[in-house]
Amino acid sequence: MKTKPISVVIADSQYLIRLGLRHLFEGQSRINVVDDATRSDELMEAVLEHSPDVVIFDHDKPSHFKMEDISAVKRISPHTNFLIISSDDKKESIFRVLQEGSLSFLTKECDEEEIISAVIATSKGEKFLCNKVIDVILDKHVAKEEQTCAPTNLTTRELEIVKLTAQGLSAGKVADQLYLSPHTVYTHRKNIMKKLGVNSASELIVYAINNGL
Amino acid sequence: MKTKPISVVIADSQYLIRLGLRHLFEGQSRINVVDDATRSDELMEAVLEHSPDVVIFDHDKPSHFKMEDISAVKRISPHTNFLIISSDDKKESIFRVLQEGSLSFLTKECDEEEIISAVIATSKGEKFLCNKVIDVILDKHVAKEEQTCAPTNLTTRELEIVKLTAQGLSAGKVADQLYLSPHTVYTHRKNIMKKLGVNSASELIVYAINNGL
DNA sequence: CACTTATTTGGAATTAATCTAAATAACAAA
DNA sequence: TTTGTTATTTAGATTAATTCCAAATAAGTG
Repeated sequence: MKTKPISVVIADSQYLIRLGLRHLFEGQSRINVVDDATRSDELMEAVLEHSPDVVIFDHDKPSHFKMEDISAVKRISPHTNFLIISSDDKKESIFRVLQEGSLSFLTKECDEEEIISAVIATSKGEKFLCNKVIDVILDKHVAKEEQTCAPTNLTTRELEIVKLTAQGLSAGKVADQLYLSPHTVYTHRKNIMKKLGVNSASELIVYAINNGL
Repeated sequence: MKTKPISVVIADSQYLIRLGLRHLFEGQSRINVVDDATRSDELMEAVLEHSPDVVIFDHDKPSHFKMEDISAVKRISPHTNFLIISSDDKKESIFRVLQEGSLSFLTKECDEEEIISAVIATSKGEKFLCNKVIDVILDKHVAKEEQTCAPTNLTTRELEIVKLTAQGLSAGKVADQLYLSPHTVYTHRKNIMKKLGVNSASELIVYAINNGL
């Protein structure tokens, strides 16, 4: 009971990378490289002809490939999934290609084992991100959390009020919720806004949400 | 040239989970379960005795384990890495345990292959997050695009007003910005709130931010 | 105790927002 | 063209929300 091998198109401007990947997959009966491409138009042709399970893609050279190629390919071959193997590990790039519709992202430092696992996962429609990429993604979030802690000169009561306010409750509603006079809430809010350097309740909401409160 | 097996302590309040994991690792010569624990104090004892490479941990039952256990263990045995296998896949929980110092996170839906890969990666000090967890982490960024499209019954003018409002501007400021009467802004806002089903300008801001406008 | 900080509140004045009602423009359908 | 729909704009009267000013209370610290 042998399953069909995973068909792969390699889209990378660098010859040595293509060679290396082909060599790597030769030892893998589950993975079958059906074509490769050095530019966007070649990629489109290859996808139209083979409708591969996975495209291994590097957007690093804008003269050869663009990030938009990902969504373009997905339009003409929706079942095709993308595995990015790129040395471009900038945060923006990672989010960008994931938004364009690629599932997986490895950097060029990743080893054979990781690449093969990634191709298999990607062909099944699963995400696969290597450690370095996960670090970059988490960085953003974990760093954000800490920022949350930093500007908390706020007292416990003030924090309560920020949280409720950031849920869209009016001062009156917040007062009801906490069994306080609306005036109390106004005073707290005034102090909070002073501490956080914002000028209106609306800005306070924006601030609170953007800082994860 | 055989490498030393990876020593694992299982910390989970549920007997069946512990049994299942032990059974799973029995077929793996590279992984050796040295002890298990049902509560924090048992975990500390086990770690002191064995100083394991990996602790498989579920913080789901606060009466048995707490998230702080992770950093506590790391203090007495710094080389020990944590793999969380928990059904608690809330975003906050995931970030929390990662901040506490655990490297990896699987949900209880993950299969054998994924668990074993995760144990091996974790023992080497690498991160391993399963698809579901990555989805949760990415959700904020990637889901943005799709949610943005859905609730746009809004006219272009209405969208302009939502955007400015969601930046914390008052109706008057928005009116100035767009060279309109404040009344116009109020009317638009009323219509927008009706369309989106929210009851106040504050809720509108919350809604707008959470839907990426 | 004196001092600071957090918390609470009210009355008066001000500002923002809602309700009601309607005019104008654009645009497609009859 | 006329009719109807939708988007856009606005004002007056009314109501609700907020700010300003001033201060009382409670808790904790030196």
